[in-house]
Amino acid sequence: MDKNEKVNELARRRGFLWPAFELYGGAAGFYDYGPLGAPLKRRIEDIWRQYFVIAEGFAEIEAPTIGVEGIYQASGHLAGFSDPLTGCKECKEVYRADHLIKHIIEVPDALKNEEIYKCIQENEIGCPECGGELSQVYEFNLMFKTMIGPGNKMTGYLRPETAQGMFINFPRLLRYFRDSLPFAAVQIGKSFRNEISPRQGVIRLREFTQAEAEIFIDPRDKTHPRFAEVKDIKMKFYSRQAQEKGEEEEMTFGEAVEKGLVAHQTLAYYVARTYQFLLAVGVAPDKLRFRQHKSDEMAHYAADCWDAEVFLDRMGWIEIVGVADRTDYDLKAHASVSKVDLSVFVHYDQPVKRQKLVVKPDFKKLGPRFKSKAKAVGEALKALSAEELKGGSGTKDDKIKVVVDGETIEIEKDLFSFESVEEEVRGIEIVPHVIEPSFGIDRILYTVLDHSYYEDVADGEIRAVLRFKPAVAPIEVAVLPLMDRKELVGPARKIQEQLRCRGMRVDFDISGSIGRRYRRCDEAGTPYEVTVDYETLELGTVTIRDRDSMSQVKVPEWQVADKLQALLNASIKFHEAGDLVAAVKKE
RNA sequence: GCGUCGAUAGUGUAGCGGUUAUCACUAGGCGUUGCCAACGCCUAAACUCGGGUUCGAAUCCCGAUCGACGCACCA
Repeated sequence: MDKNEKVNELARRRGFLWPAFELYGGAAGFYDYGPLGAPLKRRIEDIWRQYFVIAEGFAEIEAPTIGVEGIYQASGHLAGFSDPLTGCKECKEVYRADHLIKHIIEVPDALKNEEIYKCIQENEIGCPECGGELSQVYEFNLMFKTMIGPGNKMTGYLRPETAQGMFINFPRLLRYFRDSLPFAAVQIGKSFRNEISPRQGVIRLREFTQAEAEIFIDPRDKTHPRFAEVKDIKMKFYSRQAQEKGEEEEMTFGEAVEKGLVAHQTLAYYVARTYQFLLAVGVAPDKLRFRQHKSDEMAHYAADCWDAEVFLDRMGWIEIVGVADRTDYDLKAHASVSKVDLSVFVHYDQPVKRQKLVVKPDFKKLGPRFKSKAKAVGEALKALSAEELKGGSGTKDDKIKVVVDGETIEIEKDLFSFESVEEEVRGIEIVPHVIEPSFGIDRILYTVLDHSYYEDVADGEIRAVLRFKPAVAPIEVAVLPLMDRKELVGPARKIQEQLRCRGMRVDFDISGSIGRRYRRCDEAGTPYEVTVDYETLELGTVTIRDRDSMSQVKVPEWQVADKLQALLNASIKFHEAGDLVAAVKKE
């Protein structure tokens, strides 16, 4: 059994991850989070909130998981999130239809399915495998489609990403943030993609959890005011150039920006925060790197994109986070489809004085001459530039040409006047750029399981342990009476109650020998175990066991809650918690 | 979607046309037990689903579902 299998088996057995709908035969690409998995996930999300909501002052919102058609028209998911497929009638192999005609048509993406099929037929393209005849080209869209209300009147789609929820709330968010940049909104929630072939457990799901932040910034200044906080952090950068060499480069974020590896400070800042977050939830630093998208794999609108990748045995490097500069693509797309202006008015520090040409059409003359068109002619004149107005040889007969409703009209210069006036410009309309850190929570959770899993040998037996950070552990403390006896169980229950009052996640276990219970705790990743023994009754002390070292300390019962709290938030080290107990050997 | 292989208690398994479906671990109960999967007794628990062949199917055949791997797809 390799590590991946062991981790999956443990996750299933102990209640982290269960294949969904098992009772009815299951469905690929769906998982249940069990009694340990759900809190683990929740705690990872809470740490994410700590980093990307609280620390940054971002706003968390919650949008519907079903979206109306317009959203995905604008986002490009309707057209771009589907692939034209064709299959061989002989050997049943399936191909991307547009890929087969790449060498004939420059931009096969632009063709409709029928056109692609026509092209395949005309060029007598057969199955690349066996030469067999290819089927009709059909569309496979990765979005789940549904209908809103009865009678097919309105089409809805399950969202393929949470990001759009932030984009389409841009005007409201802008107001909320008092009309000024930068600001950001985040969302943690389910997204849905009807994957052709979900694989690798929780790595590619049809329903999955994303945590995304859309950070709206002024495109003219991509420095970050808090960059100094992260600039000395060292990390493994796997840049475009480094990928050619096949070797990551370790450097500080400061250096990475200076060398132009990362496009700008703001992107680098959020890559750094992403890095810190991943370490905080328990991703192993030596199995983590940030890989830059190559120019050809980046979305055409993105300026720069860095993926956090983790190493998982058997699967290799897996993407778990993407941090991209999406520029103004999304806002412009939504502005154009929805016909709502999605720009921000940015005030200058100082109003700028500027010469401006003011055109004054002489409506007394234009009116009788152009009748109902007069207004349009006037507007057309106002829209002209100084050069155009001054155009011609300057003689009195010179005429200016304007186009009104597709009709070219010549206008004598005495029908209008213009003058240059000084005006104060107080700011400009800007479509913000968007920095998007996008996290795959399920993948991160799986990574935490994988990177936390380790085995050692205790008393000749293999001991499987999940070395969760206390901050993510689904159970923080287990209270264990040394034996199942009334005089021990009673005080132990009291300690459990006391710890729960402190808000700790406490488990209580009296089943089986103490050793067996320790093993169960190890597999659940519970960092500390409190044992109640006869010394508790005689001397008022309890034992705290450390999951990772298996060593134990004695502490007075009245201190145990404080000590555990301090251990859990890492303000003291284990050996500082109490008197170390010499290892007791079994006979 | 395609191909190869697989699917038996919670987990790992035995089974090869007729068994009360094997064993271990696990889990629950009782007893015992002074700190790392101890011991004894008891208990619970499975042939993925649907068809077919056969007197008889966990076993052979077909299909579906799920899983692993490869291809393709996806980020």
